Amino acid sequence: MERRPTIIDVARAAGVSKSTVSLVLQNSASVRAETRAAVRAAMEALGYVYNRAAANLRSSGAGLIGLVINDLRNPFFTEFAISLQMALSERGFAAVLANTDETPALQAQVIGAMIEHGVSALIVSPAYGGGETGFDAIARAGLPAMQVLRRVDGRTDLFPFAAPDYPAGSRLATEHLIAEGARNIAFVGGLEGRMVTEERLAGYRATLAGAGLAPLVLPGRSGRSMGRAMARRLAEDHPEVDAALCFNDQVALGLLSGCAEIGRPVGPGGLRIVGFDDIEDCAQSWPPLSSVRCDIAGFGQAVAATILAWVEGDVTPPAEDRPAVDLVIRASSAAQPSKER
Amino acid sequence: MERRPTIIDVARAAGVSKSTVSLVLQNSASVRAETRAAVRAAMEALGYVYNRAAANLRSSGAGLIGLVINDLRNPFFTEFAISLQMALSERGFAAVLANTDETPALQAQVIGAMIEHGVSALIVSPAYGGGETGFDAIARAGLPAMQVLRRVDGRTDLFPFAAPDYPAGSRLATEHLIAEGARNIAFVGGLEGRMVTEERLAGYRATLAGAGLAPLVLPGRSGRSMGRAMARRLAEDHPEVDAALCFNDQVALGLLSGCAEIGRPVGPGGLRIVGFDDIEDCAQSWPPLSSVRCDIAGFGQAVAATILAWVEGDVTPPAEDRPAVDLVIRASSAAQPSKER
DNA sequence: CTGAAAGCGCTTACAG
DNA sequence: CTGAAAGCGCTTACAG
Repeated sequence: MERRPTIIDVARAAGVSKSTVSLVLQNSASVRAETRAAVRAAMEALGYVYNRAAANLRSSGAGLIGLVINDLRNPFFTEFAISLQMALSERGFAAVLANTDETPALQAQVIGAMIEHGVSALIVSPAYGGGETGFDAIARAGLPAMQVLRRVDGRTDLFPFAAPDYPAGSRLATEHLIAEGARNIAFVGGLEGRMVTEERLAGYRATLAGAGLAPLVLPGRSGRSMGRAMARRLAEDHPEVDAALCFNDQVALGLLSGCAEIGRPVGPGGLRIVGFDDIEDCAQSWPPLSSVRCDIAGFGQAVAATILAWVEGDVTPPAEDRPAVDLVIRASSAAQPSKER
Repeated sequence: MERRPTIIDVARAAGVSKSTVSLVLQNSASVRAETRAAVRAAMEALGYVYNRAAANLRSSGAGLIGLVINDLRNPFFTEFAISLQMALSERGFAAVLANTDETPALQAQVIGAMIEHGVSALIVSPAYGGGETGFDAIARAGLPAMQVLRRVDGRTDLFPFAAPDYPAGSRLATEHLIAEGARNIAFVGGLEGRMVTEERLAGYRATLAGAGLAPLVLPGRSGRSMGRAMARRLAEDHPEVDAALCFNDQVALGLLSGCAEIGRPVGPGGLRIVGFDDIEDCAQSWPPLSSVRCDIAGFGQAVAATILAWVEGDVTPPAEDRPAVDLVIRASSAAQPSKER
């Protein structure tokens, strides 16, 4: 692990000045092809490695983007982060990624660390909750930053918000269940008071109201185990319920599991179930799970494009962006599945 | 987005020299408490942000660790990456993370980018396949790097290898199935010739041979859809098979799904199924899935400790480290589950 | 087309 | 306990 060669070493080996080496590094047109070749050969021979940090010190713009995610163990967020990271990588940016485990204090800490590391911008899928969240630190540093998937900071002028159109999604799902003949449709999962829950509930409530049906909301921590437990509770306490719109796919997949456990049939003739997000597992469960497709991979790519346009082209994103969603109908809610695209 | 204040601005505001500010930044004991307070106050007032890149230019050691993972959409790898990242974060290091989608060329590219970004070390869960993999570039840069979960580069002196003890895992699982009375045990999934498949197969084959039983290996791309399809194939082509040891949990969960689809019972009296890795979903499926527990979260934390000891303490890891695994028995393979810890 | 010089924001001996 | 100076590896005008 000796000292890495620098442009000075390269310059010496190639017999030019270090400025010339720098220009070659930047593919400047004002270096003779011959000289360029000599410099490149010297770099190869010495095993030269470009030091981006040093370069950025002078020119600014490290090519690092910070990704701060509330729960990376949830496949929905994982898929978002991965597609975003890969899109950034394609454009020559690297992603510094951190999981905050739904903890605002941890979020504030990792945001601070990322700012020190010189990220050019931040994408935050924030943890709920108050106190120090890190957004103030971002504002002080004057960095471009977006909040995605959830809005927790009201300053959308500073921190533009982007997320799939959740209310439209639950509207589509509820309409579908009504059309299939369900009359007692429960909403399962989601913690009340949180933005995403409220939005997903809104479309459900509005649609039921329009159809003259009564809502039944059964909130809770939205994981598989909760969904699984809910199968029994639903059967025992609310036997009249003939359909469940779940807060997310994890709850829905758990509910599916729980129905298998208690021997309750799922789908037409049994309990109709619809999830939300359309993560990959939905297509592989039995029965396959209907879900509101958020195209999270496409969303991640779009966010990458947006943040890069902001960083590189100074194009400020709109304060709020809510891309459309659609409904994928599978056997868990209907006899006639929609065609998969 | 004006120019951020530097230590010079802070020094001016606090009426000291910039060296003093630097010393305060490093919590040096040789600065009077009074002066320290004045400097801190000035930093606060100016909204000073420490520029780690600049500092590292001089002192070297950016506090960045690169994480290069073959398939981050697979929960097993996700969990590994997340627990590693969080452990690093706790120790003041940030993780640059990239998914390589099982593509060696992409892997080589992201490794190159990370080296330029000045990572202090790399953790690589490598993609299989030849050509340029990026390991040569790491060697040229003289960076500490470990290969984890899979070994693809033979130079374990340069790139120490760490992974759960796969052969022991399949041995445990196979012994368990035999003890439960299974006599026709299939191994499902895994692509032949790959290191992990071969190791997981080895324990299976050895144990069967010891018991005088014949192996049946049904390899394939190890996702849920493959497992699901395999349920039908198993029932039609190999009706005598009474147990399946799966390459990983994804295959096993798919197989579970497929058995539900074709109406074949799973567990004692039906097809006994054991997965591998023990991802979180195992406990939530129906029936719950037995699996070889690799404690991937603990493994990620251990790898974090190892790489930091290498980077900070110059402790080179052993060429090969194979932490022990155990078997979690659930209803998919036995009437009497093991106690969950 | 190429070179000499200053500077990016910090740290590190070295004086005092 | 604090300051002046040099240097980390690069880029950026500015000369030539």
